[in-house]
Parts: sequence; structure tokens; C-alpha cells
Amino acid sequence: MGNVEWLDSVEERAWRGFRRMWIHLDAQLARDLAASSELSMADYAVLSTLTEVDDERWRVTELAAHMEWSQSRLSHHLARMQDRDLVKRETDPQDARAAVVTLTNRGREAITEAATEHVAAVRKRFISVATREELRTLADLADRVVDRLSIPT
Amino acid sequence: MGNVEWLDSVEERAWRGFRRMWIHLDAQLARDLAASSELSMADYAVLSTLTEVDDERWRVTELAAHMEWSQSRLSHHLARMQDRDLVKRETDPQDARAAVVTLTNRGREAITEAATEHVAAVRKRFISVATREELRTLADLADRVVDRLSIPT
DNA sequence: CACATTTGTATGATGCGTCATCTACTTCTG
DNA sequence: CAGAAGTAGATGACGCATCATACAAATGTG
Repeated sequence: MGNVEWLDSVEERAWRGFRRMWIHLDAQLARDLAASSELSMADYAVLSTLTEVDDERWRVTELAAHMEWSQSRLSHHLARMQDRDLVKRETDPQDARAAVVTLTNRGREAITEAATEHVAAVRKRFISVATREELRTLADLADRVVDRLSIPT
Repeated sequence: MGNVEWLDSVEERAWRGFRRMWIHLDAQLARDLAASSELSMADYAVLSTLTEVDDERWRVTELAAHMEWSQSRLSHHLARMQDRDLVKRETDPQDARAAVVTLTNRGREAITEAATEHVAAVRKRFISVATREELRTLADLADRVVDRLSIPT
């Protein structure tokens, strides 16, 4: 399994490259999104997740879980998005503790307009640079890495 | 080149997987590092970069550029690390505008102790899950993506 | 059915990253 | 060599993420 203590050149190049790629991609996509909309990446994540289900209604906790955000982070972010009239929160009639998040018209317009360009940016910055084989390799690796992280060990 | 507007299943799996992998890995490594040291990932990045040159002296701007951090971020972070006695800043005798950053003894101890376990964590969480071929593929892809980002277009 | 426990969400404090700006020093120009 | 322009770094204000906690509603228990 190689030396346990350090990384050899292949390993180091992969690890550094991976981080570098993430940091640059993330920053560039944020700039692309900002240039073509009024949304941050976080806004985009919230809005696009909301559109993923047919009735576009999510309980805060479920939305947070699905997005892999902390409940607190989402709650704060929803508060800000609500101020900007992008989302609404209503009390769940089934359970008065719970809040149901929905898109406002403004939110729906925002995500509709932003989505096309964001996807185009992802394609331009990342997808189109990779081969199909590379994409498959990356997806497989990612699944394995994430699976393994969920095992306590 | 496929449909320009949306992502097909291979593309989507790769993109989502990549982001997911990054988020989980980063969080887990931060927890690992916190468990085995008093350092944050940012602290680690600063300290380990400092040890990369023989005399362990860096001008703030050069350090920032090498780390791909903004000068401001580094300056703020150095201020906090200085309060914790991990680094020192001295005025450069050659150029009184400039500051030279160096490790304190405490900083050197901290990074020395933390490094072994951090590298072990990277290996455990990521490297050991990938094959050599995957690592090479990832590194190549990362280089290409990053290179392409630097072209304005 | 009172009371303890659990669950769903919000909120306040704190620390970090970014942007715009400030200061001090250095370099360039005539 | 005076003044303008440029450069190195620090700083303050602001927005966002996290942690701990608060609160209210729901559920379980005797």
C-alpha cells in the first residue's frame, strides 16, 4: 500500500490537482452565475432543489438533509432569501412546528432564467474538458470515496 | 458535443459526485485535523506552505500567491495566527513596506505534529480508495480544467 | 390527562472571507 | 530631488457558516 506516511508524486499530484480544480471551478462558476443572474451559488442550490419535486414544497429539515446543509445554515439562508422575496415559509398545517418552504414567483423566475446559463457554464468549464471515460471514472471514484466516509472506522 | 443545455446522466453523475466528494472529504479532513491538532485546515495550509522553503521566510504577497489566497484573507488569517503565537511577521529590511512571515517555535511544533496525521488522513479518506490509474486520470483532468479556466474566453 | 421527552425550527454570538479603502514606503519622471 | 504614481500590507464593514441554545409544538408515559 505504499509508505503510510507521505504521498508519492502521483498521489500528491492527484490530491493537489483535485483541490486546485475544485477551488478554481467553484470560484469561476460563482462568477459566471453572478454575471448572469442575481443569485449566489447557495441561492441557486436552494432554488434548484426546490424545483426538484413536483409540488415544490419542502419541509425545512428535509430540504436541508437533501442539500447536505445544516438545518441552521439553511434556516439563516432562507431568512435572507425570504427578505429578497425568493422563497416563502409557511407553517405546515399537519404539524405546527414545521415550516414548508416554497418558491415565490420571483424565485421561480430567477431559477428558470439562471438554470440554463449555469448548466452551460458547468459544461463549458468542466464537462466539455473531460472525456466520457474520465467522467465515469470520476463518478465511480466519488461514489466510493463518499461511501467509505460514511463508515465510521 | 451533446446537448448544450442540459447534462446527461453520465455528466450529471460526475458533476454531482465530484461536488459531493469534495464537500464530504473537506469536512471529514477538517474533523480529522481538529481531532488530532489545534489547527484548522487554513492554519495547516499556511504553516505547511511556510515549511516548503528552506529558510521558512515568505513575503506576505508571495505566500498568498503561492497559496492562491487573496492577500487580504492571508493578512487577516496571519493576524489571528499571530495572536495564537503560530507565526511572526517582521518588516523586511530590504523593503520597509513588506512583511516577512516566519514560523514561531510553537508554529513549527504544531505543523510537525499535525502533518503526519493529516497526511495519513488524506491517504485513508481518499488516496487509498483510488487506484493509481484513477489518481493519474484525476490529476490530468484537473490540470486541463484549471488550465482552461485561466484562458479568458 | 399532567408532565417529561423529543422534534422542528429560529436565533444570537462568534469567526472567517471579501471588498473597498487607508497608510506607508518605494520608484519613476522630469 | 520634488512630486506623482505604484506597490506592500493592514484594516473596517459586511455577509455567510457554525455552534449552542431557545422555544414551541408534538408525542410518549405513568
